[in-house]
Amino acid sequence: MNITPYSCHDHHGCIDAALTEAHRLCKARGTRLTSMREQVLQLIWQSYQPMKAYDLLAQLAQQTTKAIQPPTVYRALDFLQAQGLIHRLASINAYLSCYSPDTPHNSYFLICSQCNTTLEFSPIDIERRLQDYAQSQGFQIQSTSIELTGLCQLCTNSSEAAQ
Amino acid sequence: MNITPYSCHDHHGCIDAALTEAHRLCKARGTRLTSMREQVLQLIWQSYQPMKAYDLLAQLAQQTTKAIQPPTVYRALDFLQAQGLIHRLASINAYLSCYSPDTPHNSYFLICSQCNTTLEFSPIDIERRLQDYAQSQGFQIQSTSIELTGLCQLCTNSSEAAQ
DNA sequence: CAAAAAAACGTTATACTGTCACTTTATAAC
DNA sequence: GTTATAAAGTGACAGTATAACGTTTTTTTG
Repeated sequence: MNITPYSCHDHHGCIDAALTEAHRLCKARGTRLTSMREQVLQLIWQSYQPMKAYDLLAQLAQQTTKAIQPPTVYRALDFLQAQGLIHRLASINAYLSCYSPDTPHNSYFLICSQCNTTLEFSPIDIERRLQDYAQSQGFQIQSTSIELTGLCQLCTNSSEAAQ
Repeated sequence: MNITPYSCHDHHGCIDAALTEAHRLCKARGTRLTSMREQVLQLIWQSYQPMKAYDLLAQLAQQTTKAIQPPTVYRALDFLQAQGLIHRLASINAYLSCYSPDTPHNSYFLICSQCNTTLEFSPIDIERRLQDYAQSQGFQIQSTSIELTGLCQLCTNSSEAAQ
């Protein structure tokens, strides 16, 4: 997919398409994208950036006028992760929507330390090398967390312009 | 360095050497490896595995018979990280001693989900590819967090043997 | 050496992140 | 409809980390 956070596109349509796809996937898998889970997924897609669990909590509380407790959010996040609909960014304790939930994949992330915009990518060649190295050590990879923090192009340019 | 958590060696000597080297490095840099910082570094080396901040807190309290507060530990950890003497594992909120603090490097980790034993490695070729990709996106990397979770060789064997 | 400045540490409180155990409600299967 | 199962509600709490401020220690400078 060539749509990235840096490219202009119809984000409303993008969210709708993502939610439709999520429903389709869950139905095909026999899992349930309930109202609560869909709300959380929608909020994450809308933000267009990694979201924190307690920010989701606050936004959910606004939407429903009743108190939402942490376990509600974490359960939804667990489900969405299990379905591959979102990723968790361990280095910043945040959650990000996935651009290709239909195909299981390990993800790499470029996380801007200034604007938080995060780009997901999946370099096959690096993947294989990591796998090879792990194997050479007799190590069986179960999950990966590969997060590069730094300055994105836009923030680099604006900080140069400010000088 | 070829000493890994999986190879047999004189760990006491290993700790002593690491502490001596840490003192040397800090002296050369004009930074201060104070008693508190050294205690924390020693505890991390001794454990030989990633340690949690609050476990360090508890062990320090035992050593000194007076109450230690969280900021004390986190300050020491911040210093040790800044000096490259330890790494933080974001995916498990733990801290691990570094095997080559004299040379700045990005680290990759194989973290065993069963025994927690963690192996640090630094694959130059993968490093360059990640750098190349980031550059192609106009992204300036500031720090990396690359953590692969799975089963180490020993745990794989013992779980097979159990069947 | 004495005074000033900086660094480190102590202390209290609190914010942020995540989980457990139990109850209630909703859904699915028979 | 009844039963079994899954999901969500609820309250309490465990685990992780920082803010703010004061004190002590070390270093610097005159």
